[in-house]
Amino acid sequence: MNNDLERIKQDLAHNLFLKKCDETFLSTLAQDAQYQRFSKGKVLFLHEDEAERFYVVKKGWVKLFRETLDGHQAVIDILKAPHMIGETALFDDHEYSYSAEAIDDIELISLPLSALEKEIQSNGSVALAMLNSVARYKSLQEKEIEHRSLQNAAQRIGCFLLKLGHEHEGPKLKIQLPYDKTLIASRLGMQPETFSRALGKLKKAIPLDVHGSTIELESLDALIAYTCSACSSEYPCKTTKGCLTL
Amino acid sequence: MNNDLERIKQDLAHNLFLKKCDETFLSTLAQDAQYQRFSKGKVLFLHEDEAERFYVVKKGWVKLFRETLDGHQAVIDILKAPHMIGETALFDDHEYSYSAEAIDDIELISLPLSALEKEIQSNGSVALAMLNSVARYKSLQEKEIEHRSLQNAAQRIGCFLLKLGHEHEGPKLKIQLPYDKTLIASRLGMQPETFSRALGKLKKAIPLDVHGSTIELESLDALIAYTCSACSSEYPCKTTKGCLTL
DNA sequence: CGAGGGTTTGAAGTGCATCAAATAGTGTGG
DNA sequence: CCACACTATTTGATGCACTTCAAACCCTCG
Repeated sequence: MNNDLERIKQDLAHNLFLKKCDETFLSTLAQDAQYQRFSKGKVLFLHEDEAERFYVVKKGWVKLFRETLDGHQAVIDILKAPHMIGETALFDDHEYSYSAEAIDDIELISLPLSALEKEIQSNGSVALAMLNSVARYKSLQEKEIEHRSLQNAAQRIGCFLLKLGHEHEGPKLKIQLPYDKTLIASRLGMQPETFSRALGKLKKAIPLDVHGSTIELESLDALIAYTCSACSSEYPCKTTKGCLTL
Repeated sequence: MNNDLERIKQDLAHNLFLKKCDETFLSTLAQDAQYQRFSKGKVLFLHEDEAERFYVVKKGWVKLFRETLDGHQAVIDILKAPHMIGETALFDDHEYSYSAEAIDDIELISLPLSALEKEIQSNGSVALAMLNSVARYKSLQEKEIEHRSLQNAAQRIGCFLLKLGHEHEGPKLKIQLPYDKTLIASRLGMQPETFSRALGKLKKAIPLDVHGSTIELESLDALIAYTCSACSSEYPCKTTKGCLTL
């Protein structure tokens, strides 16, 4: 039992926000925590559901999205470990602001929102840490709005590849797509067909080899020139460095 | 002098976040505050400028935007009193995450970020209030991403009108556009020509009279049906009720 | 081997952007 | 009060980007 609590606390500490929180709070959280596994396709919760718990992704990928009355879907983000999900429902009348779905077989840690709420009200440093987390996410979203308005399909793909390729050093670098091309397409706000064709267009514009879900390219420079000209930041930008989400 | 401080504090208290902050903090802020007037077109600061101050709008409208290397512009938001501008630079390495421009003759209150930073670090309730403000803004931005992905031009205009019309009660309601049609177009992520044509399309779809910047319509119902079918929330939604920004 | 999902390709249509030009509206000085 | 200059808005014509629908292809896995 004690071991379990320790294990949960260790897992929680992978999250950038929770890492900054103090021991006692993590212990409180861990007491009412539970591991959950879901298989591919499972809907975790729906937009505007009443929110009592939030989640930390431990394994796999989760899609955040909204669905319109006439049946279309907008993907807000696709997250993996160690991201949090649903924590901002606290400020949204305790309703989730998006739906969430497992796109993999996933493992989550489920945590009570009430404990988080109590803590940010009484513990200034936790509130500050969460403020940091939410504010950083906000500026990523501003960039998202910019990109969806000003980048064309091929450039959005290029930007996505840059985020994936940022850590590699050598000249020839190999990028592994993290999930389905169809899903990447929806993450980038385009149709699968458009993704396929835009990747073809990218291939013609810059030297690039595509084999299934692996992409190899000589150097980033050409890709950067092609992609980042339609962006407000120069290349080694916060999105590529910080790489919070994909 | 004392009168001045009182006046500033009163002005600051119009802002939803600052209203929740305590007297002593407002006094500290007010000591280093200054009123500033700018005329139409004045650029207040640029994206990635080093940020030392944030602003509260007292009068007029301010456009927040980002500009790409190849010269295109994405409008993030257009704000009026009593909104804050630039406060989240605190969490973005003290750089503004957007450029800001007066689209009117405006009046601002300029405030030191350092005082805000100090306060949120030492005063939990201020951190909490700011967390609230940022988190709410975040879910509005999620909706913004959704709308730009899934609504067509006429529906985006309809949604904009619904935000303007939400407070009126009677059946026949008159809506006054708050600023240039060209600017509304950029706010909604479309060209001025597209705005004009999409408004024409809207006029054909639902009963609607346009006279310059005044729009009259019989009832909201038809507009709601037309617009909100491509949205994830049903009509009296948070955007229309809360009406944080236009 | 066959089924089923993911991916690509083709053909056709739609929505929006762009370029160009006409029109309406506003403020100015005479 | 009018003519002019200037800006905002509309309209027309055309092109491009992306979507949609349909079908083929490919790959994996039972």
